[in-house]
Amino acid sequence: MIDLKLLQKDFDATSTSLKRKKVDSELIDSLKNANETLKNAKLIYENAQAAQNERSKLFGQYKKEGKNTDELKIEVDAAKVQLIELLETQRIAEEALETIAMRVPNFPDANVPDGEDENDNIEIKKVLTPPTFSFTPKEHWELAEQNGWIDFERGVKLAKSRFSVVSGMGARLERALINFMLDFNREQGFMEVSVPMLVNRRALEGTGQLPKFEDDLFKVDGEELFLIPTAEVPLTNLYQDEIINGAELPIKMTGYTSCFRKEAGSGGRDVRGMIRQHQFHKVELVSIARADQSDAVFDEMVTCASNLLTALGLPHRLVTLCTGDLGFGAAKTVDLEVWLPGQNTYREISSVSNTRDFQARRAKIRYKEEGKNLLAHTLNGSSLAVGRTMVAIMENFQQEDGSIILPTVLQKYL
RNA sequence: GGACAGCUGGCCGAGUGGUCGAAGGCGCACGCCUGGAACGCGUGUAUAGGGCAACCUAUCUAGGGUUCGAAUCCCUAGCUGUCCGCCA
Repeated sequence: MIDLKLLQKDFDATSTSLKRKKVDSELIDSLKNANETLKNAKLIYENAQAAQNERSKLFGQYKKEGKNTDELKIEVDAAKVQLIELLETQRIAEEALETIAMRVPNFPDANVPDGEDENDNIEIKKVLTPPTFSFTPKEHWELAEQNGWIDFERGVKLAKSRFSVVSGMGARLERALINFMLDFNREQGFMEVSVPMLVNRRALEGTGQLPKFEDDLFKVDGEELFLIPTAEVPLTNLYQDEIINGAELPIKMTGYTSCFRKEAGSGGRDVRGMIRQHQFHKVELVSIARADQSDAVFDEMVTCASNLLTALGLPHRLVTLCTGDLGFGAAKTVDLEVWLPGQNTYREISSVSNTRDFQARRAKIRYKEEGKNLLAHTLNGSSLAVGRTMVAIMENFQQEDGSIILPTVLQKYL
């Protein structure tokens, strides 16, 4: 959630910033109005309540002194009727504000480039040179089937489309990658954490998936539980409602989970292969940091993910997302895109975001510094999407006969 | 899944209808004492919102109810514990 005080204090600057993220001005106006309406309602109610508290104290005093309370009772009863109305007015104002505020995205950082969509993202740098082939490189689904690694049909049989089965060397590679990534991240100072893959509504509101994106989530029937779309949700919410000692920050975590996404609205994109599945594996990085640390931690996370790709020998590039491509909660995002020879293009394999205090305000993640409680900064990044890493390995290291040479760093995990 | 018990500040714990945001202790901070420390003594020590401030409002797991007034009484939910059932 954005800082509503900021909106109140400097409306022009905040609304300009939100407009960069394609928020329409009507929504911003209604947010401001809802906030003011609530403030007024509160003020009126609190004054009335103070008067009522005063009368109630008098009541106790009269009783003690043996005075007659009949007249006071009439007064107090009348005031109570009014109080109930005022409270109801306040409650409605609260709900109205909440409904709007929870659907307003985060401010982009000032230095994030303006833009409409992914075409306006800005490349930071390329790492490693894409390989050249003496033959026409195949796409991963062809290689996967030829090697017996992935069975797309049987996945559909068991669940539905966009599910697959990985077996044999494919399954071992998947497991090796997960272990390799976790070890790699641990060596970079990220503590391994194993978390629930089902979470409640509160957690998803904390990180910003709810209330706006419920259609993207799988929900457990008859329970207020959802399958996580990313480990970012449980990892970040570990510190929900907590006040952390400032000296303990930054907290840097890594965790492996399956992720589940409905991919509603993705239309017919990437229907073939394992680029876009309803269930996929991912190793995630999440950090909780002090405000003054978050930029440095962000860079560490980007470097960590990039070094992982480099260690695997995978050519990739780093891209700064423009305002139009930025996610709901992100103030700033760097995507890592891996080279896919079969598709002859770079495709997203990791996304590292700094949400500043946006998630912390929703999830009430705070830290104590010099006696004051301050909102923490939360950051998340994939490191990496396992399925897409397998795709990249297949396509980059394929031989003319369709066999695949696996990265040497994975040897000890296979 | 069933039965019972509990949930109070950073922690422990008192409090069964009125001046209780909450005794006492521990912890922590500062001061005195000391060559320095321990001990001892003193003072302070929740959060959020509003206001320049005095101060006001809210919060004793959450939501609802009774009452002029609720930490305290009633209902519901969540969580924790114990026993039973089931189970990797």
